[in-house]
Amino acid sequence: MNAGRPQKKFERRADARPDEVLAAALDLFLRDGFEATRMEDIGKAAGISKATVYLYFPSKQALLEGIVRRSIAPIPDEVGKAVAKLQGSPKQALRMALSIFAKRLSEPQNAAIPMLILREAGRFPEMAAMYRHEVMDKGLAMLSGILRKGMTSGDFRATDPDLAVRSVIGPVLAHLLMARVFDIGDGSSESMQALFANHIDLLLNGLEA
Amino acid sequence: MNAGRPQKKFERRADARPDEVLAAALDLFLRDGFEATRMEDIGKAAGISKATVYLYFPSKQALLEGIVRRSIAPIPDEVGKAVAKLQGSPKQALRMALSIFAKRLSEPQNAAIPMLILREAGRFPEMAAMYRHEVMDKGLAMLSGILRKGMTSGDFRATDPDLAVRSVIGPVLAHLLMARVFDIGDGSSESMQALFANHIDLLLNGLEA
Amino acid sequence: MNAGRPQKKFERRADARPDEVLAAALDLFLRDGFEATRMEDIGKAAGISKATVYLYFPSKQALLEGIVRRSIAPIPDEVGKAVAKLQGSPKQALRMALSIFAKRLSEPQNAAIPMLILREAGRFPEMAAMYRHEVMDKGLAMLSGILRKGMTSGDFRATDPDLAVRSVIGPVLAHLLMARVFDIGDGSSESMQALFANHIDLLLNGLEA
Amino acid sequence: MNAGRPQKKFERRADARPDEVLAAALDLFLRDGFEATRMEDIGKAAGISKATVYLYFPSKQALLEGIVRRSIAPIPDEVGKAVAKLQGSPKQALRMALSIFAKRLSEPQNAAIPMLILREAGRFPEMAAMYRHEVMDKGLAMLSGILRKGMTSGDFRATDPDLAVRSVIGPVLAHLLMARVFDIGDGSSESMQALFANHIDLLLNGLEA
DNA sequence: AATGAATGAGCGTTCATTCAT
DNA sequence: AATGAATGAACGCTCATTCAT
Repeated sequence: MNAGRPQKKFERRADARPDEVLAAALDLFLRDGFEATRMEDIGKAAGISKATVYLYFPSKQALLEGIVRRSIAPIPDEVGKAVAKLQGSPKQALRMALSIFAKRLSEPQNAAIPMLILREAGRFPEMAAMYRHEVMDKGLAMLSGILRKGMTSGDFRATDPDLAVRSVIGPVLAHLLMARVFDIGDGSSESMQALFANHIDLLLNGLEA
Repeated sequence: MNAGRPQKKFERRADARPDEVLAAALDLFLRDGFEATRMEDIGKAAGISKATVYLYFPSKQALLEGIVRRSIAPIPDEVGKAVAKLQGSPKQALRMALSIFAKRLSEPQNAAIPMLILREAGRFPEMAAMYRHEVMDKGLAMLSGILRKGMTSGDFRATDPDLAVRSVIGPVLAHLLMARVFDIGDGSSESMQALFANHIDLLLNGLEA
Repeated sequence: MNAGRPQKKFERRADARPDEVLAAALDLFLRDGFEATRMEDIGKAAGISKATVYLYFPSKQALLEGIVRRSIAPIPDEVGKAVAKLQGSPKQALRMALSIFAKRLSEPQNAAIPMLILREAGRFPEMAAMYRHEVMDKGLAMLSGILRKGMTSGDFRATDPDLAVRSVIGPVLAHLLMARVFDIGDGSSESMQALFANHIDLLLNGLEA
Repeated sequence: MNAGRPQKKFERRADARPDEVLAAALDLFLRDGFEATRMEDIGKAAGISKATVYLYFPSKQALLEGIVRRSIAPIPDEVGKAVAKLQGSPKQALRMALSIFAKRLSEPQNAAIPMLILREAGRFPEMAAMYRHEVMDKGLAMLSGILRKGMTSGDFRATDPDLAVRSVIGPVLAHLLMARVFDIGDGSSESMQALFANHIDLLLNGLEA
């Protein structure tokens, strides 16, 4: 029976499974936290049974690692491209880099992994280290590179570039966390635009009259 | 060994207990996360039994609330009073407020708590709300008040003060997160001092040459 | 010994399990009381683990409800049908109804449940209400219906039928309680038969010579 | 200081304590059951601390035993007096004995101990045995004695007197349990009067027309 | 005599993980 | 490949009981 080509419509290919499972797990980890997410729910969200999850991932921790690993893979390329694109004056470069950073983080699906890392870093230090190595270090190096170049060229005042990056990304971070964690202000893209404009103005020109 | 230390089964030290318990709880919450910390371990770390913890705190959540209320909640008031006593220019007020915040947050014990809240806010909304109410709202109001006053007085340029506060606290936040989550730079008090000096200079005078 | 019985760690017998669990739970509830019975012991008595019990029943209370619903609740209906089928005189109907009740309640398993309810009713009012609704109300309505019909037809003397039902069921109840609680007489089926014969004779003909 | 005779007004004499504790315990055992009653609550209800309860009773079980023992002590005398009083015809004697039984049990404080025994007999068999020996056996002997005498004298028809006692006390029992456990009818003294009248009429004259 | 403080032993329930099919 | 069934190990919390004063 059922000898002919089976209708693929309702059949999921095994190849796509791991990704679907990871996506489901990410969703739930973010909503409920790692501890509070049950394997059963992950399975259900992925349309399979709890036991089947174990066919693809040997443990709950492996799911978390898989999520981070998968999300990290494309990052180096992305950062490389971003750097390549930044060819204008240091000021323009800074503006553009910050804009990409802000836009990227204001989209929930992109903010998801960093939020997760933030939450679970204490319990999974290797994971945090991996993320730091592949994402943070590269991104920070790019930003401090821009700053350094600007200082050399005389566009920027001389300061410690490694400290100054905190002044570059900090306000964006603060905006996001205030919105997402404490519900202060809103996390909308418009709101982020306004923050961005205000921030870059202050960053470049200072607060003092 | 252990000759001179009599092993009393019951030791009555009711007065000192609550603080010891909170300290132990904070330690463990930070290391393992709130969910993963067991009441038994908290007791053990405080030198008492699990049941004794319940003599002083009615639930695990109450421990977290106690930690926040005792260590962090007083800070905004403290800063407010210091600023009021100063009676200086808005610039001096801003510098002082930020300086106290930075100093307080560079004490590992205090820095740890916002990290904890950040991590657990998603799963304990009431606690996030409490923190927002007791800490964020007060602190932000004070800072934006200083900014507003400075703008009125002409000391500061005119910007949206509610957005500008993100530029005030953001770099400190970034410094903290980078150090604590990703081990980038160190979270020491000296490091925070350096960040503070750099940040306030940029904040007031801007990056542009 | 134990040579022929392979000790499987996992044994799948999902179909038979719920009944076995209920039987085990009833046993233990009766011996130790509801509160004092631990889920672990119920599992052990049913040959499964404590966690497996929760596969079939969501809580300890659910076990008790399951016991009542499965064993006792059907009895009034059963009696009602038997009486309806009989189509005899009120006297015959009364005799039959009481006979079925007595027979059912002389089965130790069934006798045990009302005892249990009696014990735990105070602490689980919903369960007492359920029992009242599903068992008492139906049974009493049926009996008083028979009495009423008999009075109308002239077979029985005129009395308050709602009070008279106490005279119908009371002696059976007393017999049960005396046997089960105080070990006075025995709770055997024969003993119940004798009580039944004696009771129905007195009930119909009175004690007076 | 306080050298003169201390004001006794607010001082409880140690002699009265055990009784007060037992009374408090009985109250709570009845309301909540033995298991669910906490030693702390017993203490509080008796106006002392939990630890002080242990000065008078070595364990929770001892409280239960104390309650039963204390309530049993006066019973033999009481039964003796009741028997002495019953001097009329067997019918009169039966009516009087049953009336005493019904009146006594319809007062909550008198029904309390039997209710408690009913509930906890399974877990404290010696207690049940003691109660049976001191109360049930004596009371039942008295009733069956009356029945026997009546049969000998020709006032009553010949039946098994040990079974007939169930027909004597059963309806009263049923009335009480229905009211107290299942809230069917009310447990008032008037209601019991009505039941008593109905019952004794049926018992003597039978249901049949 | 009285009690505040302390604890050991549980208990109901949950869940990541593993079997057996 | 997939899953229903099963379980061991926890965990938060409670409480009868015991110390130390």
